[in-house]
Amino acid sequence: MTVRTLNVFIDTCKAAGLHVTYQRMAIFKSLQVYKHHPTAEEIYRKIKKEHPTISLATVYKTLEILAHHNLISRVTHLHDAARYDGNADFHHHLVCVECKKIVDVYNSKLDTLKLPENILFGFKILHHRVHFDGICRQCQTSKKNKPKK
Amino acid sequence: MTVRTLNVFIDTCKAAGLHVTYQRMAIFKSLQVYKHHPTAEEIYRKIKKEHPTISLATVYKTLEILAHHNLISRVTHLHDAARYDGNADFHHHLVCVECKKIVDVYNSKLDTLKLPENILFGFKILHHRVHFDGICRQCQTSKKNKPKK
DNA sequence: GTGGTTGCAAAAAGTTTGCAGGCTC
DNA sequence: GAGCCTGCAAACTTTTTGCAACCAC
Repeated sequence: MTVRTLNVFIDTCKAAGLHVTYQRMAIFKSLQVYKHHPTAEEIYRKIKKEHPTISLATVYKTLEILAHHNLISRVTHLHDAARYDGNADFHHHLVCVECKKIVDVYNSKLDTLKLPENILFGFKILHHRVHFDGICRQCQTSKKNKPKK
Repeated sequence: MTVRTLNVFIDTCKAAGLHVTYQRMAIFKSLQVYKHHPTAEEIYRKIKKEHPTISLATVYKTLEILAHHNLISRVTHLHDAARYDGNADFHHHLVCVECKKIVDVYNSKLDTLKLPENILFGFKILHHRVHFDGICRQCQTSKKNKPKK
């Protein structure tokens, strides 16, 4: 990880009024090193080697905070509970980030996306899905009167 | 739900050697009615009204079986545990369906996808992600000697 | 010093499993 | 009748919460 990356981290924390703690630095750093998108548990086990008193609860809390401030991102969306769809045909999804509503999208242009060979890393692609995040009509209306969070 | 849809369900079950039970029919039917991609819990609560003895465990087991036979689909992938990414910039993902490895993909063509107004349902789109499912190089190699499942 | 943060333990939420009895084929 | 399937309860996994002690500012 570059010094610059770490400085961005520290500056963003300070700007957001977040304390720069050993734990937060360690969690952020470990995510810069890992390339395979680890779980909270994996990060916890890694950090524990150098900092044996860290708690898993702190890792969970910190990951949510860092993601909220856009310092890291969550790969798994809609993660609270598994959701099922009566429609097994291929289609795409529109998800409201406020109320978590999911709407099916059919669009043939989206069905034909292709990746150039050189970024495929030897993967044999089976299919793909496009996931649009947005705010639905109802939530746009009801949000107007609410304070920003 | 059309009669045809139900017949496809029954035929597929029989072809796969699955018993056609009241519970499986009820779960499949409720997914045809629901448009918002429910959780196992929601399906359970709905079915319980007409069939009070059904168990949540059955709903879970059935959903997995139906998805496996492609009668329904799971909207939430990689659902075992939340995964994080040190990279908060927008990018796309390549996921190996065998080993669950996730690889980041950068491709400007994918960044500019747009949906026509008429299928947006009033959503204000914030961003989107493309998720490619495939089989990675390693799993393609190691799979050759394994029996099909 | 103040207030945000951590670590612990307990609880909550979601999901899976083992098994006896029941139902489909 | 054979074997798959269900319902129940218990176990398990992942994540969240409450709170006292602690640490960054």
